[in-house]
Amino acid sequence: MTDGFNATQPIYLQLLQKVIIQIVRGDLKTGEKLPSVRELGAQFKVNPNTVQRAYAELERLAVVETRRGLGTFVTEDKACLNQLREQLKHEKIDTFIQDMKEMGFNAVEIIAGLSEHLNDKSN
Amino acid sequence: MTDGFNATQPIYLQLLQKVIIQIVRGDLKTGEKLPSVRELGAQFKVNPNTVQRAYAELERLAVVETRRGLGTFVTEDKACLNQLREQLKHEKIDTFIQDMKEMGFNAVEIIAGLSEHLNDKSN
DNA sequence: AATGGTGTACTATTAATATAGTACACCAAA
DNA sequence: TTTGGTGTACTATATTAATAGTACACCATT
Repeated sequence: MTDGFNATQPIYLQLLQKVIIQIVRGDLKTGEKLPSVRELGAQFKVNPNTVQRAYAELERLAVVETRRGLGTFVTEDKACLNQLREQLKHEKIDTFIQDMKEMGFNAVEIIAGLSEHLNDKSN
Repeated sequence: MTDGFNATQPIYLQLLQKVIIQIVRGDLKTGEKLPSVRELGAQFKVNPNTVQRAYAELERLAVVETRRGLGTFVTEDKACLNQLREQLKHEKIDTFIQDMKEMGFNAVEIIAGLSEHLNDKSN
């Protein structure tokens, strides 16, 4: 709609993924405070309600904890975050392989094509 | 909604992808007739209008041709289909690598994790 | 005690998707 | 020529996402 969002998926889900990526990368560390719903809403030119919906979902996933009147914080549970990172990695790889095989590519083609792309880019 | 569809993306787009996969796999061959909008609608328990929207988009992509009163057919242009297959492969690989790196995984981790998953499954 | 920033809840409106239903144009085959 | 299957177009309705606006509860700081 406004900025860097895919029109075919709810914004709150894309917002949720952006935050999760930041956590998995380590850009948002354990216990660190997230931007307020109003602040993040302003940053992405999106309604605060939409941000809140993403935050609520993040809390449901136990990735963040909210303290009324204080803000929303990344969970202190490092094991949970490590598990999240591993889980996301496996899911991503799994769906990738599944999709590729569904399109008729075999393991050799996948590895070959992947090596090409990895060589093209910077590590 | 009904059967095997993701609720976070329009059905007509998911339908479009299903057809494209069938074409790329070779299950739907050059010049072959697609199911009618009514037939496919019944098969997926979806409104014919939704199917038609997917078919219209497929025609815009030049992968199918529609002949009024006859039906919708896979394009005769084999070069176009080969190009489509290659394009989809590269796009899929590219977004996969991009996503993985965005989450903080490097080339080594990607290859390693991928090899594990490929060994788990049947080739 | 007062203030300001925070999460949260609620109503109302708009836009897009999916659906239902109907109708028409086109073409091959009987 | 008629029939049946096809794509296509149109109206109308229900649902969901996003937005706008308002209000309240909570808590650290002053």
